[in-house]
Amino acid sequence: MKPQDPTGRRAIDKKPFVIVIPPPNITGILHVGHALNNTIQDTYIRYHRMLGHESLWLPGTDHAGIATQTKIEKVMREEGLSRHDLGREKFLERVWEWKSIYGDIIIDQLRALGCSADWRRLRFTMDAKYSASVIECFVRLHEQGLIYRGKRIINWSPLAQSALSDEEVIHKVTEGKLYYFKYPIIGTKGKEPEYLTIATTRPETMLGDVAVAVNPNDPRYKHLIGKHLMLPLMDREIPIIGDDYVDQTFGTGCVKITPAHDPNDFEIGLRHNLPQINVMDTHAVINDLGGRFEGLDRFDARKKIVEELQLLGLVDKIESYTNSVGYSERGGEMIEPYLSDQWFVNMKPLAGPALKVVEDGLIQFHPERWVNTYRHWMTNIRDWCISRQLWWGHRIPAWYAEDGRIYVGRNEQEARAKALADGYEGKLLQDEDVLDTWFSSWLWPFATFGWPQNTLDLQEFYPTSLLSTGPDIIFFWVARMIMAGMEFMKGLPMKDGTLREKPEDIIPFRDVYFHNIIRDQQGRKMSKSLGNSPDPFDLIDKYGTDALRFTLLYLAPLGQDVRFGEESCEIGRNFANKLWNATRFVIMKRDEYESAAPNVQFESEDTELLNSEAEVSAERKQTAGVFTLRPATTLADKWMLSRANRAARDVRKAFDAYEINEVTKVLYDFIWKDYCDWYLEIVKIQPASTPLAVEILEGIMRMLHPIMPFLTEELWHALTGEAKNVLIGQDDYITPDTYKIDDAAEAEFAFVQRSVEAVRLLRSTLNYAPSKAIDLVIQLKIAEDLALLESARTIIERLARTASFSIERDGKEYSSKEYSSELLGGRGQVFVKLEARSEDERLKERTRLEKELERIASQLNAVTEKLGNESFVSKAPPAVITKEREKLTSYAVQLEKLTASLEELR
RNA sequence: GGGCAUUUAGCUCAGUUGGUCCAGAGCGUUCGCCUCACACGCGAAAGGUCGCAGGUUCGAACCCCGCAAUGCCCA
Repeated sequence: MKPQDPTGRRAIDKKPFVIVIPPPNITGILHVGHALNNTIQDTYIRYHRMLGHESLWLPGTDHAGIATQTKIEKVMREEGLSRHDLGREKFLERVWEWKSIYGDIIIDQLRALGCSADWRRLRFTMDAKYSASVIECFVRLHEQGLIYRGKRIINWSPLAQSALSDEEVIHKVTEGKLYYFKYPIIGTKGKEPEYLTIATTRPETMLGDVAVAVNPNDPRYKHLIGKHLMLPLMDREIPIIGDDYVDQTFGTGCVKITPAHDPNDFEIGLRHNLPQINVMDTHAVINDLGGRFEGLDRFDARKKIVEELQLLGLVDKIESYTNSVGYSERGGEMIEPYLSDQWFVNMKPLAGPALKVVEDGLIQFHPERWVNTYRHWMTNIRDWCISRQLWWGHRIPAWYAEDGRIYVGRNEQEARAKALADGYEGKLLQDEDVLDTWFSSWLWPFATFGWPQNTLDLQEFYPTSLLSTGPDIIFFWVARMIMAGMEFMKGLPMKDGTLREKPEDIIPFRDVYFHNIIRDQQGRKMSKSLGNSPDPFDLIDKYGTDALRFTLLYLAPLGQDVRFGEESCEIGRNFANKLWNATRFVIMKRDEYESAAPNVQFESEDTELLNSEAEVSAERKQTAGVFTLRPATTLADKWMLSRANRAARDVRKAFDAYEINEVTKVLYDFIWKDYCDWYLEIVKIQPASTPLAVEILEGIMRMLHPIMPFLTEELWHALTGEAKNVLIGQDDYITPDTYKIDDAAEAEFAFVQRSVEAVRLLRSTLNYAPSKAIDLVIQLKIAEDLALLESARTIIERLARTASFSIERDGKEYSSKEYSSELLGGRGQVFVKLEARSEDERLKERTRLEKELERIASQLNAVTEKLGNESFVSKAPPAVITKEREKLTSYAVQLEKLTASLEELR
């Protein structure tokens, strides 16, 4: 758990492997998505630890301003209290109190999941030290002119009573209505129209209308520019203005202008120097500027206004209309575009370097396609509204003079000093607002290490190695962390004294793993309100921690959403069970083997290993943990060693390519199919293979350990008899010996497997019980195959359960009346002697063979045609043509044999 | 409206640079098994014109164009 290598074998120049945890909310409880994310991280940390890399996984939690404050206000409401009843200080005390009781629940849950983070380093975004980092960041950006205060239309959440950033607003297509209102034109005479008809989706904002705009090129209206309208209900004169922004084809081509309630209108208002009339209060209730509608909620006001206009005959028509409406990401209520004073970060200057390091590949996204999304956002980036009208959070370090001047400082003294320097000696009042939670989270990769101090930790562990997160927070968090890293880490001295100048030393992390989103079986996102997320702890109780971990990784292809149901965990559970039983069996076999041959030992000092290859291998094992201790003698052993090393190679490759789902698939298939289904069966037949089986299993435990730490640790101890204080992680991870990967041995053994399978197929179709011994003949075409199967004779005898078994050169005829047969491709044929053949069985066999014949015939046809095609023969590579020729002969042989067998069955 | 994905067996998904992929796995289904590790198991089988329509190529699930459906992101 310490960021040091327990084996003491660490190479000095190796970069440490570092992950900072994406801080979960203190209001949170663990859901399946967290479980996946943290399993990924834990697996990588354990993997690198086993590789001997210095590894640090730094955990922490996020204060989650809005979520937490909302939660506590809700609890208080049940007691009949509002936060204003308590006052700011008391309220914050209450939050801290709550945090100390519930805030770390999720951390405990992560521990239960087996997460081996460095818990002593736990960080919280509201820690005093962390807070200092946030303030420092604000002050510096302000000094650079990148943070400013301004009056803008922002996204107002009436529920949270706060501004939100653009990212916190979700646009949803909403069924609404488009209202057409007639505004009387003042001073019309004769043939001039008496009204101008405007279209709006939000009638309540008309109370704040200050103009009506038309396109200056619109022949219908351009002559009206400069005239005035009488705003109904408010009896206010407003001008008709011309502005290019107006789309002539939308609605009537006339747009009411409400600068205080619409971002576009706001811009137009500025251009035309129009007043901004804000007709709503912070609860989205009409205020005193809304005349007699004061006190009505926005939706009630809408109804009332439409009714009154109808009475006045000023409603032209009302149409159904769907448009995109913004909702609060957290509260779910409709967002109100609202004019207010807020703090903003000018993001454009920060975006440039952050985009470059990703495009240059210094930071790699997995899967890579997220770069597109990232680029699009970065190139269209808008200013970030960072002030929140909350109490829970980092208070904005800005102080106001009575005359409105603003002084920003790290603390009041600093602000005061600036004020004095500015010639102001009066009262200073600190801004009441706090900063967006993400304004602290974006500093996470370095603030956690003590920035702005250039601590030893910061020098040692920055840049971090891997960030694992969901793509849903790519803008909220990932992009901003990169921007902050590029901005604030530049130029700091590193461990060796050189300054961070090269981008690769400044970036916050090197790889970003965007894991998939866990959905329920209907494909819906897991959510608290739907209640469709299974509690990971129920799953752990039911299936086990390791089973859950394995299942999540097994189901989680990179970048692909995954449908998860509780029963999915059976994959992991069954696999764990399989491993458990295999180990039990191997231990049993080993004990048997040892007592039968008490002189044989299983340690590397084993005398039979004193040959040169084994010595090299044993040495290598000490340094790298390879699958080479025991020299293979039989075909099956060679095959097993080859498969094991292949698996090890593929696992390492997949790990390093961040294809963790591939890791689990390779291990699952290797362990279940190769090792359990075949090799353990062979151990039953060839006890001499027992030592190798033990060794392979030991390697399996190590390979699997990062994913299933508990089970492998336990089984590894049972298997090796190591003392409890010796941890499996103290040995190295498996390093494959690629020279043990033996394609020839694998191909040979595959033919043995194929032969056994052919017999099994016949047994199955003949309904011969497994206990029933059969008379078996295998005919082969070439001498090599003869020798091959001869060498595997015992294995075939046992796996096929034979009474008699002969392997022979083909030629001799076996009548279909007496034998059931199956082809071994073009290499030979398997015959199982019949006891008695019923009419029914005869028919069944005939159907099977006819189907086979049909398949072979069509294949033969295809190949013949291909080889008859001149352009194929002239253009395809020779190797492909040779293959096709081989196929042709093989098919021809098979066809002949099948036809012969069928003759007699007809 | 723009962008990114996805569309392969009843379900959930694999399929690396186009040629043993005329396509695999798990679950489910069917058949047979308590074969001395495992019924959370073993053995076997059935099941797919690889969304639709074109094109490139000797050859396409894989490359190109178009279309459709679904999902996500942005406006």
